[in-house]
Amino acid sequence: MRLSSMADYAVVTMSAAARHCGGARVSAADLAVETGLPAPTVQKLVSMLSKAGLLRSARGAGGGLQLARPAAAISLADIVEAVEGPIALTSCVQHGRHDCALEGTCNVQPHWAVVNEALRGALANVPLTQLVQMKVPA
Amino acid sequence: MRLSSMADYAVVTMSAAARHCGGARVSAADLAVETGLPAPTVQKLVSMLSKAGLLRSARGAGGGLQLARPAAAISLADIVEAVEGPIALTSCVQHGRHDCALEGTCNVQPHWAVVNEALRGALANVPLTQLVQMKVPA
DNA sequence: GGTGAATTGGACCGATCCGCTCCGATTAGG
DNA sequence: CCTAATCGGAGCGGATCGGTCCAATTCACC
Repeated sequence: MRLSSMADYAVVTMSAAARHCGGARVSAADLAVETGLPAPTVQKLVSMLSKAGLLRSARGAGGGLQLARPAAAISLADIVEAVEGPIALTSCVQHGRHDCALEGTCNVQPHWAVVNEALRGALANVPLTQLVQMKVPA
Repeated sequence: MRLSSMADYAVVTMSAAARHCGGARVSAADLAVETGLPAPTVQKLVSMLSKAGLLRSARGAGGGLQLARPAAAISLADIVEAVEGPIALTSCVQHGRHDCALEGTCNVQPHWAVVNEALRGALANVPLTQLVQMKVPA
């Protein structure tokens, strides 16, 4: 029931990247020092985030990263899914998976779907723009 | 972002135990055959659930298990917390933990608390009574 | 009251996944 | 054309999870 560290770090990294949106040209190393995370870990994260289409990467000298979309169009759900895959509390709520042996007779399954959607909705309701502000009013 | 198998199994086990509420005297082995789960796994689960105060256990010959509280007073949140510990998506939302190095400067933390509470609320809104019914209306 | 069987409780072990680090492939600049 | 800088993927160690087994405890029966 706990979020993986990678997903947590990914949110912090994306939040840092969003602050450099105008300038682009932000290297993974720069994000590492800003966030305080290990540099190789940030490299792995930006690789995942780029492959998921959240970051646009430019290789070579003078290259860097920038947001692929406006910060307002990126939510926590997008970031979490990019790192951890589809949001599915149990295997039975995943679109076409049939791993559970209790398929059909299980009466818990529909309730998991409700809980799962509540979680996903809560994550989707937090856009990246809300995370960029340095201090949130108490 | 996925629920552990143990927590999933625990919900199924509690659901099965709730059906025998009147008769009490339900052995872990009986629950195993009803749910189709491995017997040793069910044994481990009932041990955890008993220690958490959700099940009342009676040892010795003719012993067994029964719900410690009415089914209506047991929610998914109770079962999940009994098996997985406190519901905390990140370490920073846990009451008094200070593991994160970004404490104070982190602007993401308050948002995690909101998401975490939404998840917990969704789990608390599903009492065990809703899971006992054999078939949920489509 | 003693014996026996049935049941829970805790401890051990293997396996899978996560998190971290290092090295190669690619590209712009001099 | 060469050098330097950066992203991309492969490999390794550690930790937690899931499954299994054995011992301690307790009630029913004789």
